Amino acid sequence: MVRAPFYDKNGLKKGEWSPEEDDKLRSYIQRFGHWNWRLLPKFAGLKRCGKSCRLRWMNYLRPEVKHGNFTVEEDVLIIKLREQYGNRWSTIVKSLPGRTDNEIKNHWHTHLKKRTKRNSTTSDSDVKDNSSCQSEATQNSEGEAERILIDTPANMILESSPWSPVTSSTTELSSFSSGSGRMPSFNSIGGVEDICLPPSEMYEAQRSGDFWSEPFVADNIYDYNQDSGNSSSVEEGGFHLPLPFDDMCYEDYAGLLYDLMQV
DNA sequence: AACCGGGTCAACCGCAGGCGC
DNA sequence: GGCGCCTGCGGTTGACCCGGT
Repeated sequence: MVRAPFYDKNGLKKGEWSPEEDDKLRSYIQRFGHWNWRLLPKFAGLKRCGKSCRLRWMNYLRPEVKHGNFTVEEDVLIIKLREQYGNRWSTIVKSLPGRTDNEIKNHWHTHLKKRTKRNSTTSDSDVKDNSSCQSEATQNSEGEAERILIDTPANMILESSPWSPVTSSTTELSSFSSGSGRMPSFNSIGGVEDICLPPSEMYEAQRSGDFWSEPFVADNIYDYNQDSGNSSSVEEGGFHLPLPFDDMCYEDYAGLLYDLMQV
């Protein structure tokens, strides 16, 4: 699904990233940070342009990046925020920690755009039958998002929703990777590589529900490193669904979600 | 089984803004 | 103010996937 790897006229590699390249980039950034994207590939031993490295890191390798299906409340947020901000994905992504602008953009164009279009012409007939669990959850989530969307003012989602990522450490998230030169240097003392979950484990954690009950691990690690232990607790003002999403019947989940939005 | 076309998503490209000189 | 460099953003591309015929 990705461009096949090739070398351009300058000898720079383009296209799909290999696992070895990922390892190189990840370990370099975890060790030294991204102080200069243009020079980074040279020092990291990569035959890539800085732009490509940055994109790979931002959209895929960052420990806090979530991979996997969008949840109903994420869909709702995206739709509402897009109504509010238009195609300013970088603004929208601030309310969805762990997601990337690219991911949200793709999700919008492939799923939500046509949904909202259809929503304007048809009723909510496509969300009638949500009786089965899990496998249908992702299929129906967009329809459910639509239904919730209709009934819920944007400010309720943005400000009152207890699971809204807005309540979490959004700003710290962005500070982890933004701002060249301000990246903390990760050395062997409390080095991130000792604690930080690789993306595959993050994904597993997410699948098993741990991701949601212990969100933003890397984020807090960063806080810890930076603030000498004054890590901001994600529990404060936080909210945990009683069950991991994966274990819930979609109807139950959607019902719970809907109820919560009425609060 | 083979073909086709729409869907998906990682990666690319061009541009704009910020910043330092 | 002008220039160049760097970063980040948003639109687009292209290869693979998958269901339909």
